Amino acid sequence: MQRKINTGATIQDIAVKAGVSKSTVSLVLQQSPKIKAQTTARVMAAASALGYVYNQGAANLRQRRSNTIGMIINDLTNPFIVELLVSVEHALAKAGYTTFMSHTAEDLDMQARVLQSMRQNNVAGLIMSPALDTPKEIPATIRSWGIPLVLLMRPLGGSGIDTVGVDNRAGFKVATEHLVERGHKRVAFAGMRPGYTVAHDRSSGYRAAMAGHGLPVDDSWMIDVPITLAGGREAVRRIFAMKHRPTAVVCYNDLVAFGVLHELDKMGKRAGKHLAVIGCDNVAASEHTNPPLTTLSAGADLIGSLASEVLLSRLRESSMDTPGVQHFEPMRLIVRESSGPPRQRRV
Amino acid sequence: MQRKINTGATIQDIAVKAGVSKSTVSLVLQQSPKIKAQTTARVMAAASALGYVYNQGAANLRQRRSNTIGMIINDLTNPFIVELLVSVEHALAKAGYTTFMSHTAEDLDMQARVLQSMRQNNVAGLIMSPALDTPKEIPATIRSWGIPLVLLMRPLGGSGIDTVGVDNRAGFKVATEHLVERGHKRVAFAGMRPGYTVAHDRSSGYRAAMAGHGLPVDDSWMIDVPITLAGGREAVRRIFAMKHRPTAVVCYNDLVAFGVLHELDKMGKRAGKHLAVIGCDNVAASEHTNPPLTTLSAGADLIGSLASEVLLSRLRESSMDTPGVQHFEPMRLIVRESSGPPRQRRV
DNA sequence: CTGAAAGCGCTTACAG
DNA sequence: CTGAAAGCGCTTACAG
Repeated sequence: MQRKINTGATIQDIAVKAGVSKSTVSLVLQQSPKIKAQTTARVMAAASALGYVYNQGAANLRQRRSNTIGMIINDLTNPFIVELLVSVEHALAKAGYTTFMSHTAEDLDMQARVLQSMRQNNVAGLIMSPALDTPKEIPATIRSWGIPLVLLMRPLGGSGIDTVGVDNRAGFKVATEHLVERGHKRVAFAGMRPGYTVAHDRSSGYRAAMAGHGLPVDDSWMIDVPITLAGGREAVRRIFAMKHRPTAVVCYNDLVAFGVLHELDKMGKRAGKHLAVIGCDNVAASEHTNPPLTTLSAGADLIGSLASEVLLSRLRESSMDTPGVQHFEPMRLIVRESSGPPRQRRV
Repeated sequence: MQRKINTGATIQDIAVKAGVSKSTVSLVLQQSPKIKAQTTARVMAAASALGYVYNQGAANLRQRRSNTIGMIINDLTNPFIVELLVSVEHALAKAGYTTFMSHTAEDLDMQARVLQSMRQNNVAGLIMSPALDTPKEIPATIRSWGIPLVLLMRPLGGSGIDTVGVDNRAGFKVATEHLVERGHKRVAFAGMRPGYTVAHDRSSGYRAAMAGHGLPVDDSWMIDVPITLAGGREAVRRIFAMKHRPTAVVCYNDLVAFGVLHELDKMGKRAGKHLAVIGCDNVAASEHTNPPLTTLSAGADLIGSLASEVLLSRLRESSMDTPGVQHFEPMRLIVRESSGPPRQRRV
């Protein structure tokens, strides 16, 4: 932070060059209709002759507003989150906002620092996919700062906070039912994360589907592994260590499912044949795995633009008193090769 | 941009509450040793009682400097670039900078808009992985704005511009030699992008290795497909349509290699057995493909922190006259299963 | 239709 | 060790 920036021309310089006041220059820059066309032309000419560049920071200070939005992200190693980021950044840019992006890597201290920094840098609003174990009070605290906040993917306690995510329970119910309809009776769930809302919703959708078809769920089928590729691999090892083992597995997300596919392959087995596999998120790569992955999708593009829209309309309001919107987009099942029927008389 | 922000306390409020001047408050906030400990304590107490939050934007305006750095990214669908982003953001945050991130999706108009916006928002510096076909003058233009720039991964003409990337030619030479040493004599190259520096360097490393072992390169082996998963799949179809076909393929990057793996699988064939495959970038997923991918790695973490370091030291300088640094990190080959020897007497 | 003046929230010489 | 004053580059009532 040593070097001086912005040693260029200011509206004052334009003013003298064009022979007007800086008020006039400012109005021209704002495309005010109050200014005579001829004056406008003269000012614009002076501006471009001087290589003028608008100082957004100065304008923000004076106007007491901001054109930047903070996006706080818990895990960029998850391609789905990256797709979300791309979508949000795109939608906000279209609305004239610049996006500050910060990555917390699920670290609460980091998240606290990042929030602090965003606040000091005057973000107009915040879209946040919170780190695990984020205290429930955080959203309210952020609101108390006067900064509109949209929670992404992970609801956090209070229904008063704008939240955009997916309908996990319904989605996982559909996914599980798909397997049951294909003839699977022993279906496992890989990648629990006990105590977390999303994990709870996903697993309860799975349980509801099983119960709805009168199928029991053995405790050992709720496979509590990390939500990573490695976790998926571990899940497969556990499944194949069981005596009377499941013929299908619903995975917490595509990342876990990718791990499952990999470990199956390593064992010389194949998803959709030796074990039916379903993921969640429909990340771009899920179409290109071996075999292609059956998965749940709400569309990262859609979720990202919904979240942006909610935030943008919040920014257009003058008060923050309108009730929070809670939008949970339904997911649909994309059926690919990995979710084949159980092998006949072989398991 | 309607709502007012920052309606909170200012240093002026602190000043009256603590019974000092705002100069003193400012000095306290800067932890100046000039201020008596007792005064400091009183000011800090007043600040926290008022819930004061520092306005970085106002400070930046006055100091004519900035604590934000722009990162411009060409393609977030490439996991390697995401790893780079994470690394850069981390390194800059540690140095007290906030990162503006923008995605161009290889679109030149978008890139121009983004550059404009970053400039108006007073970024202190820029790290840019330029979009394809970025005009060679762009880096010089950015420098003329007084904004230090580090080019990432893609050199762009002038050697005067700080650039951090990898040694593509040497890397691809090593990769190709690895295949030759394993007994492959007919090696293809998948994912040309004629006319681009990186593609040229990579393919020329490949050619150098082949020539070095007295092996001819058939024109049809330079397979010009898009640098995507789909491109990789197409490359496999072309290879298997050849009469006397290659037994190995060096891919432009991991993305292309993933497509190759997928198409092989679809054809009931396997990388490392029916076709040896090598990628480049060593993205996290390359360890988890079926089979695991042999690939070139310079380490995204390392590249990202190098680029950040170059920029940070540029920011510490007062002039921009020191010569540009050109750092091309060597890559090492990570040997995994996909690069097995050719099948005996079977091809 | 245009200008003079005040002010956004800070920092920084300069006095004392 | 602390304060009064000027100013960063803008915008915005208010006059005229």
